[in-house]
Amino acid sequence: MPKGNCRGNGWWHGKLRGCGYRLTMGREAILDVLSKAEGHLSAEDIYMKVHPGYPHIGLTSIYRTLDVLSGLGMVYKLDFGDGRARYEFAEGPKGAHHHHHLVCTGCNKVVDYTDFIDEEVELLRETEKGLSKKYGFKIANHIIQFYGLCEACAKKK
Amino acid sequence: MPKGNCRGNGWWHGKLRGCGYRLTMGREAILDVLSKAEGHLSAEDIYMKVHPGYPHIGLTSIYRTLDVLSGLGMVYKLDFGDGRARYEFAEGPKGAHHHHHLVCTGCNKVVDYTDFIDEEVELLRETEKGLSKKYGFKIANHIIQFYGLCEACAKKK
DNA sequence: TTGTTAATGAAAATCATTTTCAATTTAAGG
DNA sequence: CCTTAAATTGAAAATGATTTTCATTAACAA
Ligand SMILES: [Mn+2]
Ligand SMILES: [Mn+2]
Ligand SMILES: [Zn+2]
Ligand SMILES: [Zn+2]
Repeated sequence: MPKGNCRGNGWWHGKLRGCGYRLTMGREAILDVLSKAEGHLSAEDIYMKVHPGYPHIGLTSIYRTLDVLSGLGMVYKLDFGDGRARYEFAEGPKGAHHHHHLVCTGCNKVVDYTDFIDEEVELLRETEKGLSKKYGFKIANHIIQFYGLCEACAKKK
Repeated sequence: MPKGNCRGNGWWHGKLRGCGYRLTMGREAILDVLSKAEGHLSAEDIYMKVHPGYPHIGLTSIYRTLDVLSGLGMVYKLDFGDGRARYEFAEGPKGAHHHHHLVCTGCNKVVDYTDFIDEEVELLRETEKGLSKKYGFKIANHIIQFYGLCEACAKKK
């Protein structure tokens, strides 16, 4: 173990530095939480997960870091209609398991689904190409979300 | 012309009343603006369009009405990432021209597109059916948005 | 016309996110 | 390791969209 608990073994070290950003303790802590967390975290969720280990990192920095990371495409910023932004890690070079979302407008439950993704993605790729040409956009990204009621909420009438 | 300038010739009269809502001047004014407006209006945009004709209608009521209308599926509430919700009329029984969105993350320009819509919609319908069965959701709605840079913003580097 | 109750406006409250600014930290170079 | 310039940060204050409160008004069933 060279140089003790040296930071910077994560693959994102290079990504950040490569884009001219400094690698700080706060950014690492946030990336660490995001990369491990399952669901869709709000800025405050992340703050609360980071806080125990790094009590001096403020919510402001969480927001700032999330901006940087989503600017770099390392995290996705999502809106499920509950008044706060949600973030999810854009999986690294290893396991690329692209997915879309199914949102319950009753209880705000969100399901990640990967079924049908292949067909969807193929169509999207073509659509993207067509739109790029027709409207002159350089497309970087897309969102597909289905809205409805989960079983429980549908029952409640 | 029976009964003078009687309100309530719009097709939405029935829709609102049928769902137990009262038909008020404010609601009509808002529906009127939404049905005629092109783009994607924020609550305040709508307020400003309604104001000249109905100066007593407050922003609060705009928000309240928009909630009702989107609850009924008569308008869509959209998020293009600029910090305020945007609303667009969900076209009535007549011209159903479903569309999706292309959003510039540089200048927030939004393009409605209908190209490819048919293929997309068909795939979505199947996906919807599959998801409904697998996850027990009663799906009411979907969103597809592409994000990228418009020509102008891409040039600005 | 009348009574019930939903709907409304104005003002205050909320609350997620942003801005400000002085202090700290990073990382490049000696 | 030491120095230095610039990026980054935390704390507190500001912002701004949306919501809540509450007394008043308007819609509409009877
Ligand atoms: Mn997800
Ligand atoms: Mn549109
Ligand atoms: Zn639900
Ligand atoms: Zn643009």
